[in-house]
Amino acid sequence: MSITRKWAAKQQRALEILIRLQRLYPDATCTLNYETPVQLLVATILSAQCTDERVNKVTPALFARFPDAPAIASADIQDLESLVRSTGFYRNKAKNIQGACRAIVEKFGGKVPKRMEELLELPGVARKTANVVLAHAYGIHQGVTVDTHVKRLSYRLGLTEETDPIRVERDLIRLLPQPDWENWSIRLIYHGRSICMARNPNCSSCALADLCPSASEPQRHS
DNA sequence: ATCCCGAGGG
DNA sequence: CCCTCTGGAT
Repeated sequence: MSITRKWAAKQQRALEILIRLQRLYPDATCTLNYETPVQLLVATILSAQCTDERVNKVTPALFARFPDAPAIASADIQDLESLVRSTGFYRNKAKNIQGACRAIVEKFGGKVPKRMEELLELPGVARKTANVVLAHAYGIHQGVTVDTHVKRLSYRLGLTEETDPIRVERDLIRLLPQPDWENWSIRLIYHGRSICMARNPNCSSCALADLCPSASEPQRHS
């Protein structure tokens, strides 16, 4: 079989997986709680190596005291640290959300920028965070959100051989139709949390098993 | 002991 | 490429 035929087959399988995920999780949305683009940006920065559930426990108090970019920009850094402490990496995260908000106030007129290259200038923001904010705050599908779940499941599903999230994203961009990029990520994250977990893929209860090359070889983890 | 919607620095 | 940052849950 030619390279292009193999690729077309992989693309077709990706589409079938997507259709099935949409049937499995028809109402999947972003599980971070927020009211504004700035709040989504802050919540997403806080979500690094932390569950969304944990983030949602600290953001109500955080946003009650510091609801917008100017407030976070001028906050006492130690107040920010204690408010975000339980999400882990709290010194970095406090510094980054304040640095990002200061840049938003000083360079971007108080608004979260809509361009990828501008978002990437913000401290604590790389492609994963930028993709989440663009997709959910603005409906802009600039790239595919590749977090730990999307990376692990895309690999297990045989849709990428890469482990670097940037390269995984490049593969997914070529495999999936642009309007579905965030649908893909959101639903893989749901599936990764509930079924295809890091330490146990639970293949026997997985609705994607017949489309998954790893289901028949239980050793294929990571 | 390992993982969670990562990012930055060396 | 590696390492570090950090707390909470399992």
